[in-house]
Amino acid sequence: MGRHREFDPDEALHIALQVFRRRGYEGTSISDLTEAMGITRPSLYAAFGNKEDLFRRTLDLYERQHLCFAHEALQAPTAQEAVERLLRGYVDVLTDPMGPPGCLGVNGAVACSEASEAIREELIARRMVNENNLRDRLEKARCNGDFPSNEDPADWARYVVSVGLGMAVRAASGASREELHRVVDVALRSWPTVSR
Amino acid sequence: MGRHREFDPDEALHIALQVFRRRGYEGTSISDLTEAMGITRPSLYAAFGNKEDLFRRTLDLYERQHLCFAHEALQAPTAQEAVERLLRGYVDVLTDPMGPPGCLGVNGAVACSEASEAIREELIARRMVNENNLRDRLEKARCNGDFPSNEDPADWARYVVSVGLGMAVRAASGASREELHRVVDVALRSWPTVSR
DNA sequence: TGTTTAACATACTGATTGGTATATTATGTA
DNA sequence: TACATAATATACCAATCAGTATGTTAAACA
Repeated sequence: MGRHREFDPDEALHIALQVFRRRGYEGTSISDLTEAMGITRPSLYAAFGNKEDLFRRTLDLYERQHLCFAHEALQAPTAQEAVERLLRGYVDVLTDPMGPPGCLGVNGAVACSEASEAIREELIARRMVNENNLRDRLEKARCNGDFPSNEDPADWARYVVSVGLGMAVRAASGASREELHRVVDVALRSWPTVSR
Repeated sequence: MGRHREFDPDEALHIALQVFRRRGYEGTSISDLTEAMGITRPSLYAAFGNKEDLFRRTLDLYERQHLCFAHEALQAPTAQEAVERLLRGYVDVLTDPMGPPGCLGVNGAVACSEASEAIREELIARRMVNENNLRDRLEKARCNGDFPSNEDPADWARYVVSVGLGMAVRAASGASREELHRVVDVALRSWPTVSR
């Protein structure tokens, strides 16, 4: 019973994602959000808790909707193909013309005031999960003879993620899709092969 | 004539650099700055103009004091050595234990509110200068036969800067110096040699 | 020793921040 | 039709934001 909600929370969350992704966590005000969503402040707080809760929910949505390709990419037959799919897919996310450029996980907060430290650390932790997934994939590849045994999977996962982060910053600065794919081209030139 | 200033503007600027570098442009408040500097608001405004002016002056100081190695690095005898010095030197800046980790040019603003767009664009422009300097160095190297003629200097400059940006984000997230030097190790594995 | 000048300290401005109290309106149920 | 419930709209909260007006203090010059 009770009055019906006059807005779609899921649609509102998608809008929040766009705003947060463009402006970052601290650069986005509640007024920015309610204005873009077309709802009032009490409606936002009733539906999503507070700003921090809302941001975490947009992070979940972002990973579900835009970063889901990574899981499939890691299941490519070879390690090299997995990494290439990872980086190419990420470039396409970073420069998706349907939304603001860059990555929510990077644009969200690289540096921020003390008040937002919790969000900054959340983002760092989420990035670490992705890197660990890649490292595990490379470790598996090394067991399969698909990745040189004298190379360190952690080193290469760190390198690949670093290239990704760099491209995310560039994308937020307006880099084109083609430009970033050329970065991937160069980044992959060093990929190690098993000698036999 | 008139009363003497009771603080050292240059010392105050160094402190501002520390604060801005840790918290970013928007994450830093005037109160954060005056508190750290040990001066009052009117003193700050009298000495440095407004927040935006002060930030630009800290940027100048940062480049002068921490990024000056880049100029010398580019003068290394070979392109490969120049790039290696560039990346290694940058890692040392990013993880200098005397200051907060990360790069002011990246921590300053990746994403921000509309009110700080001018600062964001200033940072993008300054980054572009560095990339162009590297590209020019590689172009010179190509003329000297020190860099393959079938490789694009712009592509490689873009790649190197991307790796640098990625490491800057990592550093701000707490990455160690050793960790980042291992990223450089991997990043340089693909450096192209002239076939003869 | 005045007078001028500039940096000092205190207190303030209007605007905006994240978040909420209150009253109204619309709904399902009894 | 009356009641309970929940979402709305309006207006508000204290705190903080960047920036400043004002009065006081300390120095250099005449």
